[in-house]
Amino acid sequence: MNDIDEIDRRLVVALQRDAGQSLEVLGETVGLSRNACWRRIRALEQANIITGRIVTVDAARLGFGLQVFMQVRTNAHAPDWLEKFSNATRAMPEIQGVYRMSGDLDYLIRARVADMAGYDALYQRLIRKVPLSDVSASFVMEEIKETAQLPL
Amino acid sequence: MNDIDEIDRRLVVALQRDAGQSLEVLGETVGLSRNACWRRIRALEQANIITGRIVTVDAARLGFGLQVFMQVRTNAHAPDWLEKFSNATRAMPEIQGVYRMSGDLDYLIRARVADMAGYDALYQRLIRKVPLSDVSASFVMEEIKETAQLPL
DNA sequence: ACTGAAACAAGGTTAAC
DNA sequence: GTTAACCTTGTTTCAGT
Repeated sequence: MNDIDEIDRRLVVALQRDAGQSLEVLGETVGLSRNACWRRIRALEQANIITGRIVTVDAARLGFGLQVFMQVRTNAHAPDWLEKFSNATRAMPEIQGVYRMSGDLDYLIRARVADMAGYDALYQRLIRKVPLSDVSASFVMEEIKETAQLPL
Repeated sequence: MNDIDEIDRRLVVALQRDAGQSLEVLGETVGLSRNACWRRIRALEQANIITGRIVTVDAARLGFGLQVFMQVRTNAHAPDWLEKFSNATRAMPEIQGVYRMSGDLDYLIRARVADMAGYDALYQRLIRKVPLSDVSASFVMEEIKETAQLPL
């Protein structure tokens, strides 16, 4: 498949740290001219290896001080349950991650809310949309580490 | 504290979706001139509300096809255990998230590895660094949703 | 096929209002 | 907050390896 060489790897590392730096300084760090960098980055984007460019924000200072993980179980084995669950969670903006886990019919949800009242509202909305046999919530007391960087 | 008005809010929303767009089009979407946008964005950065600018990547295509959540328990109540645990996990680049959870002495780790062998290596390295009484791993079979956007 | 150098266009930054 | 000048930086062109 689309394999990546050492220079591309270093570019991705640099851009995962800071996507705001100029092609000039990127070129210096990877040892290439500025438009060689530019073409490689464009190629990485077109190959969907680089998928986007976003800002990171301080969630707490924007009113989302509480992070919660919800472990979800269902007893509904209907074939369309997963689709309904997927659509429902995708449509709920507080939910940042939804994962189908190993261990049959076990789902994990990661969400950000303002506070406990916000969590309860989220919970109520979710169970009204999808039948869930069991939901248990664990709240994040302290974020010890949080990064999107991959160890390339 | 540093409160944010409607326009700042819309700017953050737009930049969380795509930080690559020009000040011109940002200005059109929020209804402001291009350097009014520029000054607001700079203010948001200096206030550490916008904390950075990064690229998103396809983890699987970069060789990190397996995402794992590790639930960690310890019986070591020594006062410096948490510090040792924090330092160890922060220094391990496969680990993307470490959270102290509600329910005493319960930690959650989110990590990305290539495969099961990669997970085992991570696990071995972790328990060699920090005494852990119990570690249970759950593997992500399917990523149903994954975003960093906040519902502003 | 991929590079670097220079010309060019676009967008970020500053100054003035 | 705006508009307009400025100048860094992204983008295209082109020729060399």
